[in-house]
Amino acid sequence: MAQDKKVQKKQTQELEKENIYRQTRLEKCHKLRALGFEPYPYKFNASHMSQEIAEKYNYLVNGEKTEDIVSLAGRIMSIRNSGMFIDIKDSTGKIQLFGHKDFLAPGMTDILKLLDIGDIIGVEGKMRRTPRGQLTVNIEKLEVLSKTLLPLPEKYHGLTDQETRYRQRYLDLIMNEESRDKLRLRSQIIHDIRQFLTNKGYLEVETPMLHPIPGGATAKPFVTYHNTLDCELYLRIAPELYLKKLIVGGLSDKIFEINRCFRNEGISTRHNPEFTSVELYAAYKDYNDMMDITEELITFLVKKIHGTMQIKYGDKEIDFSTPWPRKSMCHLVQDCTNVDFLSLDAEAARIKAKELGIEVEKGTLWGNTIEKIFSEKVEPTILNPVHVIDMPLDISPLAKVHRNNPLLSERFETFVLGFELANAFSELNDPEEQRKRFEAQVKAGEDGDEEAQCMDESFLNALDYGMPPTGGLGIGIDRLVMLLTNTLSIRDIIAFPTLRQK
RNA sequence: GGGCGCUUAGCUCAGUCGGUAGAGCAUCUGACUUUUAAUCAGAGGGUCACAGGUUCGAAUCCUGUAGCGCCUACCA
Repeated sequence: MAQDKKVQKKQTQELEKENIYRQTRLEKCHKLRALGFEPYPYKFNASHMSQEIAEKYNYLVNGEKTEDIVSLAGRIMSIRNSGMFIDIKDSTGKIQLFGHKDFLAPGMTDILKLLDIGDIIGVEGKMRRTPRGQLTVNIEKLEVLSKTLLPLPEKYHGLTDQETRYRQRYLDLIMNEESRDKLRLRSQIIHDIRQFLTNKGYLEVETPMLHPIPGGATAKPFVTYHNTLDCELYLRIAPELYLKKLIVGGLSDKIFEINRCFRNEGISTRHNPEFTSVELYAAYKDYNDMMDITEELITFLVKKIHGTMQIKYGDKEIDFSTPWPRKSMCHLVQDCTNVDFLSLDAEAARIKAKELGIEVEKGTLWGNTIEKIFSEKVEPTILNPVHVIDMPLDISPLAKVHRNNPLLSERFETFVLGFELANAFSELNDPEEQRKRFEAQVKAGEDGDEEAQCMDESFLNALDYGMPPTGGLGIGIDRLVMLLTNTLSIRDIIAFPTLRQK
């Protein structure tokens, strides 16, 4: 209670403090209305965006004037010389306005006096280039389109406080062009993936976000509750099982879904609780085909965004040139450790791992031990893309057994500079075998593995009706965007990253 | 989850050995009027994240809490 009162008191004080800044602007807002100018009108017809003007009038020489009348809208980013020079910014760039009583229509000077940095305005006037070389609109007509009540961050240093940038992303976007560019590139990349797959005959589908049984990946789910159905539901950790049901149904031999997944796990510069993935499935294909399409898709994006196969990430340079090496996980581990884990059982592998300085709990699956050694010893050495193929069967419950080795699966993960970019396999379509794998998972869960997968009878029932041999592939889009935009924190390429409530 | 760090005006940041809380931008008043981080003169603006403690005295030292960041662990 006392706590609540304190919080309330603090909020009241903040409101009063805020009022000092809002008050002046509110007064200006009211003055505008009193003068007959609505500070929040309905629309504005602009003839140009700022970039179009920059291109169209690029030819003007210093001091040259035109009789061309243009109209445009944007947010005031700076005001100089007591309102004579105003910079406005729209989504394409900045342009300078010249506000002088010699050009302004009658009454418009009143509006000019009531403008603040941050206000969104619409203007009309003639194009010219100033003697100092700045492309400028001589304002004749001026309209406030949205009066700002709070001041923008400082014009020179901008907004740098990371917490504010994430919590109030709109301020970040107003002030930091780099943030705009990254989120635009994200949008572009998703668009390009969609276009690439659609052009290849893949059908985009949507499957549930609310799952009665979490499946398709090894991860801890978010739990929620449906009132009418009176049951728990899980936010999906992966769309995999539903997509395979669509393959069973023959909706299309090639399908994909781009959507959100949710995992109730740690948050870091590489993990957000909700993230976007693309999963695609192609009937009559296997994991070799999935490697081909992974390379094709990623290089298509790299080329589209960068125009070259060599890109910078942090202080490293990555070469995406194909073909990418395809190396067996066990061989990579053996190269690094001189141990042939293929010839060891789970317990022997665990002891060997310990000798290598990697602590693995007793009873750990053979595959988990190998994967752990791989991620500690091999993964950090990977720079350019590598398909790490033939992963252990016991940690791949949805993948087909390797056609040449019963300990391995036809599954690969593509790694780039410590990023797991893709995860794919020849999908298991033998219903009896799938049931055994689920049973093994259930047992692992009973033995304490929190992330073990659940028995999914409805999926098994679908397999009973026959799924064609199918290749499946999943790519984490956020990390892909990070790589392609040279971004070190996942929060910078998600508009509203998950933060603790304040 | 563990370790380290940060939190001072709306924004960006100073603040020395513990001794009256500072600057620039922004705001307000005025001057100036082809500037572009405009300039000049003046004014207002602070629960120094929060809660305790030590001290004659704390933004500063100590403890705890919160948020954020970085590293680390798990995961994609």
